[in-house]
Amino acid sequence: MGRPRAFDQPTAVAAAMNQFWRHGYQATSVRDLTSAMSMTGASLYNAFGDKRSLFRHCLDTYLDTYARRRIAELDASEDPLDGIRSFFDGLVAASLNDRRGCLLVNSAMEIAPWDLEFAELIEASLREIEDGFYRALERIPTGPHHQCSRDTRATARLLLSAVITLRVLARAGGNRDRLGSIARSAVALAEDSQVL
Amino acid sequence: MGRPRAFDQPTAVAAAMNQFWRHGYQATSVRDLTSAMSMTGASLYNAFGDKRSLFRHCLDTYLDTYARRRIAELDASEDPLDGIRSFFDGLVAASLNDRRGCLLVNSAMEIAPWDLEFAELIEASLREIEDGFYRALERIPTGPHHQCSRDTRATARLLLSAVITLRVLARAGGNRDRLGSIARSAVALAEDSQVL
DNA sequence: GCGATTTTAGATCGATCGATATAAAACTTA
DNA sequence: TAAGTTTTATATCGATCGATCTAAAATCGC
Repeated sequence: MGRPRAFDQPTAVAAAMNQFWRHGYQATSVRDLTSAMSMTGASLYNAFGDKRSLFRHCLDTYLDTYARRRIAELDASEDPLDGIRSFFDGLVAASLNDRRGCLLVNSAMEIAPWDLEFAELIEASLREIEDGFYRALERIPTGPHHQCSRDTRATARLLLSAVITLRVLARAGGNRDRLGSIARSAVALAEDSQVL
Repeated sequence: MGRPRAFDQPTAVAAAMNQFWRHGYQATSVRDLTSAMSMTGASLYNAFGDKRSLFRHCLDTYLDTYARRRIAELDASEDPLDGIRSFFDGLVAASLNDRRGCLLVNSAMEIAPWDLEFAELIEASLREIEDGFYRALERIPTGPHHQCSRDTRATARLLLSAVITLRVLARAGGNRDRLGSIARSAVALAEDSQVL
């Protein structure tokens, strides 16, 4: 009942997400959002609450659409090492093609320091990625000459570290050489972790 | 000639730097700056130009005071591996003690995407850090069982990657366990790089 | 068609933004 | 002391910020 909405909610959230993704939270004004979402300020506040609540919607959408999807693909990979290779290949390609970096990492830098609720969400999400790497590393079969491998949790954290760095350098304008070098080193680390 | 300034320039720049460091460029207002620097807006604009020029002063000061100082200490270390260990020990301690992260990395995320001049300065500064690691790695003596070591440039980039990640996680609230784990893995990487 | 309900559009709120105009204050040189 | 120069303090500029108000428009159950 009542007047029907003139906008599609997922489309509007995606438009807002793209603004936050490119310009960050604080540098995205409500007027920028209404313009990108093709709706008036009154409609925005009616449908999503305030700017912060809308950002929460956007971050949730981002995590489901991008971050968790990549982890799911890693979990679904037949060969875990191939999965890790594909993960980083895809990340380098995305980082070179889209200089906005990663909304999660961007938010970790901009928002986490002054918003406890987002800080906890971001921390948990980073942990999800680390755990995804951990599961993949555990699935790597142990080789015949296996000896004194690096600690799996530490390796997972180094892979997360490479992900974060790739996303930072994507935003900072790093070139293919530098991004590819980091990705290759990360993959090599995973390859060496179990089979020595 | 003329009325003498009522403020000490280095002290004022340091105060401004601390504001930018904590809150970022856009979230630091000129009024925040005048308050922190204990001077009026007119004095600020007279002495430093606009907000962007003041930030340039602050970033230059930061690079000289913090980033390049750590690289110089690394270059001056007797044992390069000890130097790398000290580098990361100091970085973890600083990151746990001061959650503002690194002004250079913060700026790489916030400013580089929309300010070409700062982007170039940031890129060059990151390269300085990478090159510092490269020089240290090259100084590590080759062991008796040396064979097929990892590429030195790639290792230097992985160490830079660890630095960036530590600074991101410092801002995002990462705990001692996670930061220490990444630092230890980075040091282990350097140790394994030449002597296998 | 009619009230009830919801969303729309447009105007605008007080607060704050970066930046500046004005003029008094504090120095140097002559 | 007088002229010249620079910095200071204060007030304020137009623009924009996030958020809200009012009222018209568009749907529902009845």
